[in-house]
Amino acid sequence: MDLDKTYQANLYEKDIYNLWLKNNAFKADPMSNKEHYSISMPPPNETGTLHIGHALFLTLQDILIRYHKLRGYDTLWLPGTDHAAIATNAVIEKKLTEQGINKHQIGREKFIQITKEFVGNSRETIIKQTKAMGAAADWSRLRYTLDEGLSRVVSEVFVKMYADGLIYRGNRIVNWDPKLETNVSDDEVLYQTEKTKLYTFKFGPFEISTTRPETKFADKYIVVNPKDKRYLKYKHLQTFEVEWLNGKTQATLIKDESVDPNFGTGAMTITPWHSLVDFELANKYSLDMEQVIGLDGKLLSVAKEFEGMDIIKARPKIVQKLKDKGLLISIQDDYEHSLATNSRGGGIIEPQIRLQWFIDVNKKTIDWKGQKNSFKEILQRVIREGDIKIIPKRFEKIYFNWINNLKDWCVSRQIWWGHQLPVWYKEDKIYVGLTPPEGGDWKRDQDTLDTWFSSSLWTWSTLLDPNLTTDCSLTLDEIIARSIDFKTYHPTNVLETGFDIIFFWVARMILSTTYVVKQVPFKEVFLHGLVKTETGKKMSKSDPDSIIDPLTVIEEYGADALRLSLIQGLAPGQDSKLGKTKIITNRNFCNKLWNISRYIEDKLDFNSTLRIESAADNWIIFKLNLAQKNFQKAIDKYQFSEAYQIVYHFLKDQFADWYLEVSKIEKNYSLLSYVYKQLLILIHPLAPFITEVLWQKGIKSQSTELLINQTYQEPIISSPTEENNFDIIIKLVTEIRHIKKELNLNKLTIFSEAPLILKNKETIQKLAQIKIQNESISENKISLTINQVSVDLDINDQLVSNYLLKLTQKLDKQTQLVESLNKRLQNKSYINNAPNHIVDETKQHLAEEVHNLKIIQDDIKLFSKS
RNA sequence: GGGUGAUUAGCUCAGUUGGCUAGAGCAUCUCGUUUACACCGAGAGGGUCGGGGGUUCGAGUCCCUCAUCACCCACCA
Repeated sequence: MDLDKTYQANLYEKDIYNLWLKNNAFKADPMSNKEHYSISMPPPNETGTLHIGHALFLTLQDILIRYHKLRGYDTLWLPGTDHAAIATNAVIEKKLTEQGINKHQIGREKFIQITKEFVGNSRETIIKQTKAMGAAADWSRLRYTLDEGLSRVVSEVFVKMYADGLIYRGNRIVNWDPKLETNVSDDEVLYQTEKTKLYTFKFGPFEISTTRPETKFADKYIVVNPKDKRYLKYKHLQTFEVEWLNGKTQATLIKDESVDPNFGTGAMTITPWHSLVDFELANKYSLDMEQVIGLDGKLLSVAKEFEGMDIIKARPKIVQKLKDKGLLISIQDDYEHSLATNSRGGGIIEPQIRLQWFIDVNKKTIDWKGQKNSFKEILQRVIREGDIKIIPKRFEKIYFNWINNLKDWCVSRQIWWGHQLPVWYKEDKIYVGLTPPEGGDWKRDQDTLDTWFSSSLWTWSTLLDPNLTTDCSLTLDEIIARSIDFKTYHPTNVLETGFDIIFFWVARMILSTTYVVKQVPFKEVFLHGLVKTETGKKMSKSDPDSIIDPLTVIEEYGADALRLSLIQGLAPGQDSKLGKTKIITNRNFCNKLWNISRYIEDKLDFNSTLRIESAADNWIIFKLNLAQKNFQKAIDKYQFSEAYQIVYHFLKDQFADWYLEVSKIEKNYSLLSYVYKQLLILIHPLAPFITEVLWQKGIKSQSTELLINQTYQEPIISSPTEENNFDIIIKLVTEIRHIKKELNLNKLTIFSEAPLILKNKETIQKLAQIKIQNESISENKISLTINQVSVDLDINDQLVSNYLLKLTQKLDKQTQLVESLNKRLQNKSYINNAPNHIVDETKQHLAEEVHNLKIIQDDIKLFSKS
């Protein structure tokens, strides 16, 4: 096959991926008799480019898919992209703004057209990049959240929820983003601490503090704690005449426990229209609510001369007015508070009361395992009852905590990009359905759905047959019942994703899926952490140097090196670090495999009968079986890092360092070829490209199959005695190398009559770089015994004293060890309490160490004499 | 305010029912060009497992407590 001296990944990876595609290697087969294994790929935003987070989830899921293929499963890894409503909308609006265009100037239709064009180009990019990672995804089943079929399902579910009374329309306070002109869910709000001014004003007989004077125009309720002694003289609902921003006004006192008497003066005024807490308080006492700030972030007519002014600009002027009126008491400068922002590229959140659509999470009307439950209850039950297992387990606690605080989910958004609500209005009538009722002028709701509403259907809506979902004569239940992929692959086996979207996505998928299809969406959830820089910093767009671009790494070092680096040291749910040194180490690992192949290439032999002859043969077969077994155990438990370590040590420490070296003496090429072949299969899930390259170049000539389509074979049995013999040889050779190094010897002769040594004479001579004779030739000798096999090392006079010193040091250590073991065995509580096998092990261990001690003592005696 | 995680060799981390003298990789030091590999091989040094206390025959592992760092949730007049 004639390989280059080093592995150049970029010369091969594209061709290998195309080879897999050409052979339909990723394609799932629901008709297969094999067991089925499926994963839904978390759909990346189609506007994005591949970042290191994608690279991580692609690697982990690809390992699981390829591993299960090797285990003999029919696998489905279903890929897709997400329309990412708000995020995409924000990107387009930003682009328009750069061109000096406001979206209202071009209108909804044109806006959507522009978005579609942009998204169309962008989608190709992310798919191409996904392929560069080696993803064994079934591209024939590629889905997109705005596909016709998926969109229909989204509407169907909305209609169904409405019919079941689980979706309602109501006036509630929502998180309004004036920049993107939409409301967003609680989970999308990001709080950032900032320092601001805290103003204290006189309000009738009270002093009240605020960070937002601009919201205060309509304030006419003062709230205090009923236990607050300062205000005992006033009664609940007592009214006061108050001089305020717009002159004299009537204010009412409310006494409520929710006020903290220790904060400031213990008195505050409320602004129900623009604060969640105030809104709830106002609801409790049926208080008036008045809007002060418009949806555009500008003051309304209640602000009189400030009407139309931007709130931030108006603030100092309003403070000045209050000061002029003699109402300003103090200003505290560095008051710390949290500022709510829209995490999806939007602006500063302004709470507003709006008529919106909500999903009721508390209504107990949903059938689940024969009981009527609320969404909240089902979300809790599936975890508690073990239908879904979250790995690592500690996230279950976080999940439950989130559910306990869950409020009704606001699903309507005012952006244009997304699934429009299937809601129609005519005069004061509302109709919810896929198409408007016959007759009359029904107008469709202009709002779109929260992007997570469609994502929450992902595991099953993507498995519905597109030919059925676009057939209007079928009901949703009929489509579900007739879709073969759905029957075969749902529930999916595992959801692998980042812990940061456990609420957005994981919980909501459980919510929608249990409700519509009466199944859990997945049986297990594996959560990974964040990939951070080498120094443990978050990679962020604002600091371009901190970002590791997976595509650059792939180009320079190969996708395999990147994949290995991402799983090395990875622990479930834990952040991991990635840097250049790690990537280079793993590139070197690939190169090691490459060079093993270079050595083996002209020795490959799959025609001769497989024979296990030497001690080394038995040993390598034993180690191979062990590595395979432990590798499978590790992957089954999602211990990716552990799995890599097993492969790493088998390849380097066992196969390359020992077996390959031995094979230069004892030529058993059929077994060498067998082990090499199994080695490629073993490594393949972790490093698919290089292993397939080598398979194609080396092993393909003997078979027509692709490596990706192999399955694990039954292990070959090896002899434990022979395997143990090679362990003795390893220990012996290592010890001789050590002594040679310690004594600075270039040449060394040893003599031994042990059959094991004589039988493996050539091998040991080569490995330890020594000469072996079977007759004693010298007076000065170091005796070495490993598991009852003894050899004598011939050394000259000058080295004796040198070695004696080393021996004395060794004696100290050995004596201590024997003493501590003795002490333990003399401890009666230990003998009585410890399990028998532990005590027996200790006894055996002691016997060995005593024997070793005696050898050292004998040596010292011998050298001291001479 | 509530919660979670981390703390083991210079660095990055394993150590999964408590049990052999606590392990890797990288880095460091020494030596080395032999049927693939210097993106290599051989050998070595380096740890009172964050501090304190407890349970136990036995603790890196379990419990309590403190400290530092990171993150999440809630509140914020």
